[in-house]
Amino acid sequence: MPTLKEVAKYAKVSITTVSRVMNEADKVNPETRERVQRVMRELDYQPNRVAQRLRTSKGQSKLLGLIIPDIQNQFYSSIVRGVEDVAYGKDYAVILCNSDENPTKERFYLDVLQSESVDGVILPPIHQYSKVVEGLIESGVPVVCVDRKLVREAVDTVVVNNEKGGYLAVKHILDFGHKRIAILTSSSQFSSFDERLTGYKNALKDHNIALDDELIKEGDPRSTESAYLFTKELLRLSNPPTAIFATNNLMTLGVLEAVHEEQLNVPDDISIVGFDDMPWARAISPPLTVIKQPGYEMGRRATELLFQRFEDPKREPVQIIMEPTLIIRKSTGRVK
Amino acid sequence: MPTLKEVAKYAKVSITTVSRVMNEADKVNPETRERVQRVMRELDYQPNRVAQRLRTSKGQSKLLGLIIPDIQNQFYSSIVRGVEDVAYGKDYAVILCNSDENPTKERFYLDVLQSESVDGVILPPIHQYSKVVEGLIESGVPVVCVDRKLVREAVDTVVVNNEKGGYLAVKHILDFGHKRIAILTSSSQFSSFDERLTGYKNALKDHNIALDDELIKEGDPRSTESAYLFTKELLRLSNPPTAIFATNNLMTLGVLEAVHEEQLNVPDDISIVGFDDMPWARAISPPLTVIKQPGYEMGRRATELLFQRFEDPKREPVQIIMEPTLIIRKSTGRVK
DNA sequence: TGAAAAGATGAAAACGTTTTACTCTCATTA
DNA sequence: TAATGAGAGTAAAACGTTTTCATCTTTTCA
Repeated sequence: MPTLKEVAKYAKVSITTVSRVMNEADKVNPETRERVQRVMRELDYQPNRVAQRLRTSKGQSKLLGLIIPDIQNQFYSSIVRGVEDVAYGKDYAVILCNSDENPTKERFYLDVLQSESVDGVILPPIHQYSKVVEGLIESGVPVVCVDRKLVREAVDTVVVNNEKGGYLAVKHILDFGHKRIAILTSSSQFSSFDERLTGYKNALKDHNIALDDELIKEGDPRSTESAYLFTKELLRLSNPPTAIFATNNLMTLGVLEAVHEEQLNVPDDISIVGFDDMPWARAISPPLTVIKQPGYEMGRRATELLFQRFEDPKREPVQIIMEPTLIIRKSTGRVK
Repeated sequence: MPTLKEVAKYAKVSITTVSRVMNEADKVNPETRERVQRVMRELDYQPNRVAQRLRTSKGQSKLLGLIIPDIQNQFYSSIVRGVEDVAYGKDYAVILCNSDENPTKERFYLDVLQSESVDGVILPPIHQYSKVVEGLIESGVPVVCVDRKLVREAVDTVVVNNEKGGYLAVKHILDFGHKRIAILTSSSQFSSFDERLTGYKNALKDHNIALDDELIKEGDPRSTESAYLFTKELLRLSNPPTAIFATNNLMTLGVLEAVHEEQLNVPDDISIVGFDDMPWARAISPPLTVIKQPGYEMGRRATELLFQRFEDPKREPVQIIMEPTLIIRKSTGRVK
């Protein structure tokens, strides 16, 4: 690959001048500029980003770091796509990392990203208190949290109103007259699932329905497996639920599989509400009623927040709370 | 962040010695080594990868480039995950790029990757003849093609036997006695779709069924939309198909949606075979019969090929052809 | 007309590593 | 005893940029 030096040689100027032509900073004589640009074109010169990065310590790497739990979860694919699209618009590339909710991996990738001197990092933090993430922020790397919050409030954050999402889902079912509504949620420390559960509880309370611990199942949101098993369990109850609320898309799949295996009719025998509006939700039969989170949009907004921070590092951190929407299709109905 | 220089200062040695301690190349006096390592730990020293990269031109960046059409296509998510997992195992990070099948974007990202001096690149090439990709290879960057081939044979490649996949799918339907089988495939230049279509044609020929152009629809494999429209069209035919073969997962979704909208019963009114075994395929009702491609495994193998090439740049390029498998579920059945 | 300002350019330092070439000390060998 | 070699370390160059500082022209205007 040609270097600045070669361009300079052919254009018969110093490398400083070539550099100036690129960065438009100071003025360069139009003729010289023209000549240099021609040579650059002829040699198909591409600046070496590594060298650029080494020299300009902050904010010029044109690289973003993105750490997500698992790209195979379509909700995160949407976020990734949103991030990538706005990054591309600004000539940025993205380093993608899958943490598997494993703090060791998160740590590893955070170190890599820092040592790659990325301009900024976007991530749903694994823990609400995260030493590593805090450390990153302290050391001056712009960070945006997406999907999940940090306890510390001084970080740009994009989340959806999960509580409302949970509430909307459950209220919708309640309106059909259901009394026994099960929820499949995560056992872990993630703010998002906690809040969805809170929404569930609030909706029940508002309808004067007592909580039944039997109907609250906390499983692993990373696979369909545990939801499948819990659903089977729920259906075997002496007084089984007439509706199930699954709090993410993988869990929804588990519920669906179990319900079909039991030959239950949806929604006549059981109503189902999912979380996340995946492409398959409208294609299946019956089409699935879901709470939609705007994943793609969240990725976009998070990245925009990051770019805004590059421009104005002193800006007050903001929290963007996006609205979930209830998309009513055919998987919910009157209790029989 | 602490630098080599600081470590050297505290350990009272030259930076050369510190560098040696890190890279174990030459021997360092055990006592000195111990002292240096202690200081490194105390300062929480992380080598600056950018500087490392700049200095050691080839094969030390610990970065891989991965360009895929669209991360929102779950087949590609699987590949990405496979790549990431083996990369992580070798302390590599991955720069992920979405090309949208757009040569301009592909070009942009390829430039970025090269100028980031990644150690290698994995991609399904957009065109079978690709100047840009060829150029990259010529310039010495290890490249592995995955999912799609380049015409040039001297590249490591991991693909599935698409022709066989197509054949398997159609033969399965034929065995149920179907005569009118539609195929939804891509209009474009991708080797994979071409081959699936060839498989379709061969299966029909082997069963002495004439091709009917009416039943071959070439649409956009990047969205569900065109498949949906084509399916509607097919169903309105005076002599409509009794089975549909959709050649990727997005198209399958389009078919499903249209079929349900028309209130058709699967498989009694119409049989459906999809391509790609997505998590939702087994969860829906009826569970979907599909041709499974081992996406995750393909990602893994491709990455392993890349690492092998790092070790032995002279190695003969290999083509790995993976076997597709027919997974029979309930969306296919006897023609009524 | 001459001093100052502006315009155009270049030399060299710096970023944080790795690597080459060198120095110094001490033990071994002929 | 002198020559050789091994062991342990260092100084400095190099990677390809950006940036600081300096230099040389040319223009401006009192």
